[in-house]
Amino acid sequence: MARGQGREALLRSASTLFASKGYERTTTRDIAEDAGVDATLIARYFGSKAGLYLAALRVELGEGPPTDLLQPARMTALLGRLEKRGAGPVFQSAVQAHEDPDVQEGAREALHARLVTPLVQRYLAAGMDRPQLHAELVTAAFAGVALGRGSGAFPALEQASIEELVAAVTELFAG
Amino acid sequence: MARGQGREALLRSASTLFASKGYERTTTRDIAEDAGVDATLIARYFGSKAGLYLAALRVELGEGPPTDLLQPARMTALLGRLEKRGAGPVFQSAVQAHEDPDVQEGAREALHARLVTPLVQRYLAAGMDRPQLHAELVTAAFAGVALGRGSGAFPALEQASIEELVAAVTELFAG
DNA sequence: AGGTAGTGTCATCACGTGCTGACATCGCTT
DNA sequence: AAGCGATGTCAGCACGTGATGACACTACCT
Repeated sequence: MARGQGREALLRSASTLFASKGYERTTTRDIAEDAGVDATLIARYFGSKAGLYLAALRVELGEGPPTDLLQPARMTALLGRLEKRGAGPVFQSAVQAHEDPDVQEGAREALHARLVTPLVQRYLAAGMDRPQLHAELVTAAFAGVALGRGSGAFPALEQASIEELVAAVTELFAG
Repeated sequence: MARGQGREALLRSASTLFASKGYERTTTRDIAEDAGVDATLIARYFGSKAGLYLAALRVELGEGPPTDLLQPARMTALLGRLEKRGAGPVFQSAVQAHEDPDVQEGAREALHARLVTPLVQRYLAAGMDRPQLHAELVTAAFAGVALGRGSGAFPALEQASIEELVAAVTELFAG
């Protein structure tokens, strides 16, 4: 393993595993093995499991332009990413509170910067009332769909293609 | 503790705690303490933690009439219940896969019987195309809203009253 | 070459988990 | 009262968890 590469590998594996199994069910040993790295390095680089989670959150946050998810292109990109890599810690945080307050706050921040705020801008520009509430509502609903797609509880939802899904969701949220 | 009361208490506490903290983060000792009962009884009555979870699922499933959630009255009731007791294991299952296949299947079943199937009926009666997909989509989205309300990630969503919420969600899903 | 900080390895700890087995107690039937 | 099964109690085990401290190796600078 070349210099400094372990850190990146850990971040990648952490993002994937936290997404697919959730925070609790993912162990530091899992992550380390997936990354091909000793588990001790997590403590060294990120201080703790929670630290690694936060770091993975920030990576995920940094990606992509801040366009709102009602743009079909953005929604397609988002769902496509889900297809390959799972929903990611950010979406997880939309749907379940976290034990560690720092992690909780970091997740909230990431979620709003990436998804809620752009939507608020759109609604504001459109002159809609209660833009914040509507933006949060749509984001939460979208998170439900995104996560539901990988939960094994919605067969039809999982079988639908991304194009079908984007069309259906857009139609649903248009009203 | 009177005869046979421990079992009911365990079911109640399990439903509440599983809802608020999720399956992994809830320990059998937590549940037992909340129920005012010895933790060993879980093994005796339900065989295991997973067994208790499934039992709690079935209790939750048995409640209420099978009207679809787009009926304002039903949605109000559902959200009101959430207000008091948390989202419940059924909603949790909509959004994250479970490790144990039996539990996974039980959860899927409960979710469909309670929420998806009634919606399919409605869409079928309305002559909508792809009723199954749309029903699952709406259920997933609603689960996102329901869970998002207690996740600490959506301040405006949490502050909104049930009436406001029902109005906003109904409007959103009407299109 | 030698020193130093960064990087990786190993053994191990303290703790919480779900679960089990042996025992005590209660309530009913005979 | 005696027996018996259902119900509750207690101590403890086996395991996996996150985390730590001591040590070895490597790359880079002087």
